[in-house]
Amino acid sequence: MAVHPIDARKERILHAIIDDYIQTAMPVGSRTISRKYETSLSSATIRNEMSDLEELGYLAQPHVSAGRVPSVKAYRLYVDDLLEDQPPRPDARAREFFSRRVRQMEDVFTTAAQAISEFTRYTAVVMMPKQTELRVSTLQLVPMPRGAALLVIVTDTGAIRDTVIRVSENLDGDALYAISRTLTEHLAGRTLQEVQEMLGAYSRQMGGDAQVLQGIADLAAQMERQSATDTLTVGGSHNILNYPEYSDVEKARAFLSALEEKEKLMALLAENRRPFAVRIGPETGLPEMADCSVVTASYQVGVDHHGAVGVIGPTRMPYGQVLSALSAVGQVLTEMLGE
Amino acid sequence: MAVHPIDARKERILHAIIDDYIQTAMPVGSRTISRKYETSLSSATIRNEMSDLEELGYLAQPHVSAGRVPSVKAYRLYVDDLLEDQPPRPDARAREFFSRRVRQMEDVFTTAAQAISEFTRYTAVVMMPKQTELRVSTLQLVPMPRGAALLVIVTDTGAIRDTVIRVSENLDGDALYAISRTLTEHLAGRTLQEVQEMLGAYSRQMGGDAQVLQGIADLAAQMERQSATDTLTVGGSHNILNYPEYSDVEKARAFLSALEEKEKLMALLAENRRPFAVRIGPETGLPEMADCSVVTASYQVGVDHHGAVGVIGPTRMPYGQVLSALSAVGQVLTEMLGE
DNA sequence: TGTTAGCACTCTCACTCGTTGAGTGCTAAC
DNA sequence: GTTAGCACTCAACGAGTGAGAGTGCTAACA
Repeated sequence: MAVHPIDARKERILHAIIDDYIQTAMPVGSRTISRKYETSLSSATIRNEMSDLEELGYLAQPHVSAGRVPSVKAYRLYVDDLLEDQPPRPDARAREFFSRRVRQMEDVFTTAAQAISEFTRYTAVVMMPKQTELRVSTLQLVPMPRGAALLVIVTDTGAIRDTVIRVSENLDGDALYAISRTLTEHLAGRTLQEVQEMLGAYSRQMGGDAQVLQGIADLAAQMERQSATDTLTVGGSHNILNYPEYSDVEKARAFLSALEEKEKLMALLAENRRPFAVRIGPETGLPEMADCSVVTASYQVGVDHHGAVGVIGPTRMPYGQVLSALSAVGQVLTEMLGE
Repeated sequence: MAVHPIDARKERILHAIIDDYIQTAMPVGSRTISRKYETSLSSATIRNEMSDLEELGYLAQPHVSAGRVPSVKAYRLYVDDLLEDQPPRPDARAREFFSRRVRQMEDVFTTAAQAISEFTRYTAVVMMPKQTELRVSTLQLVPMPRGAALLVIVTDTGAIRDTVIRVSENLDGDALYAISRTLTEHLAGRTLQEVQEMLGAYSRQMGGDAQVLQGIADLAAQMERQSATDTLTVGGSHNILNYPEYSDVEKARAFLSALEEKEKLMALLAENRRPFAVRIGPETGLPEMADCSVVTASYQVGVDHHGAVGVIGPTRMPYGQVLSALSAVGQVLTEMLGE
């Protein structure tokens, strides 16, 4: 019997199996379904359907006398269903979470990672998109005690970076401001790249002393390095210990080590511009993540930049909840970074 | 036979047992000692000595036919020996570690935590001492695109904090600087506390607009909160998974949860002003840490402030190495924060 | 034709029970 | 004081066993 189509009842049963497995992490038996979900059908009937579903590749048996476990294909179906009617509801809780403590650009991302990992109880990742062609908007020296000054660079996108440099002790606030003005005049509108080049060439003309100029060059270089690559923040990494899939320490360690390899993770988050993406087990492409799922949502920054927030956890995962948590946090991020 | 004194040979043997146990995490048998450490003595002799040491409370047997395991008392002896001749050698590696990436105050501490956890392969904690009576040194508004400004507060100790606030769009750099000057004039030398109070009272006189003043008040309040309490940075928390003591996931999770309770940890680090301290198992006073040791070193900040760096791991720990790593990082911290 | 009851079968899990090996304590001899 | 030898103990390992969960298949029923 060539059972190609999967009818409504099969789908209901499959759904029930997945739901139960997500809850319990144990292979699901026909009896369980007949009792808890499809009370009008006997276990024998369910068995027949399960057998079909297995043949179709939606279920697998760890061993012959165990219940069934959903396959990647089953999760795929389940998730695709879910993605169709994903309500983009903004969440007050997410917004409230941020209101507490966000000081600087970087804080936004760590806070986001914390929020997601707290809401979902999984490991959260937040990607901050790279920004090319950052242009200097303002450059200012703020006096500090004992012959130091804080050099602040603000870019047109509102990114801020600062560093402490040494300056001659007899420069007071006004003098530093005068220097700041000159510097801003010369350098505003330039890319970080250009700033570095110019500092080599014209250093004398601008009247700054060598230490200041060196400080600017260093900071510009650093900013460029940091902004030219995507950066990744991970939160709640040891949440996995909560899940029986990782009750083996070796596995947990492997997982945690994999998290350290930010480049690979980044690739996972970056390759996606759709609002939501779910990569299940082998679909991640990373052997270390073979029994994990990676759920990501992208958020917008400005007009054409996309970042991503995501959750990494066992394939058995309440995808619906995770998706809405990600969506909520993503929206807050877009709002916060939009300004 | 009242065997009260512990002679040189007993001490050598005890040392050997501890060393071996630190390496292997397995109960040490008499044969092992006789072969690897005291080759001139037979296992039977060692057995006799071990039996004495057990009676003296230095050794314990998990069960009758297992080898011996050092007791807390043994570690205590071992560590006290170690502490006597601790060479305070500064370590080039530690300094080099910092040279890479330290931008701001906070970075110093996370870097320190990373350095320690990388050197020792244990969980590292770094305490940053609270600073009371911070006084404002400079207060400056740096123009940003689109009606925003970066408010920077610098204190007399060189702590820097900033926040983005909204300002009227028609204030240019010079106008902002003028405001900054006035503000600095009024507020320099005041404590953060006073700044908050003054902003309530005199707000009109200073000619700033309400948003600016509110921003300052908020930031001052935040700075005060942050600096008035000790803060703790934890690094390498999942290093414990490397040790067989924590091959049980439940234990590992308990440990990681305990790390979240920063107040309790802080108490451990704070109560010590001596250059080094080792608290072994129950000595920590925390039931969650009953089979951990906490090794701490204090470092100096300025004239009279003390911070602490520390390592938390299983009682079986290469104390010597840990102490010198801590000492090295502590010294670098003192240097860096001394400026 | 779809559903169900019944039954034989399979496989894991938990438990028991020898066996093995590491390690001790004690005694007697050197 | 040191050592060899021996009896003893106990955890760890493996094999064997029974219970329980779950399946597939067949036959009967609506």
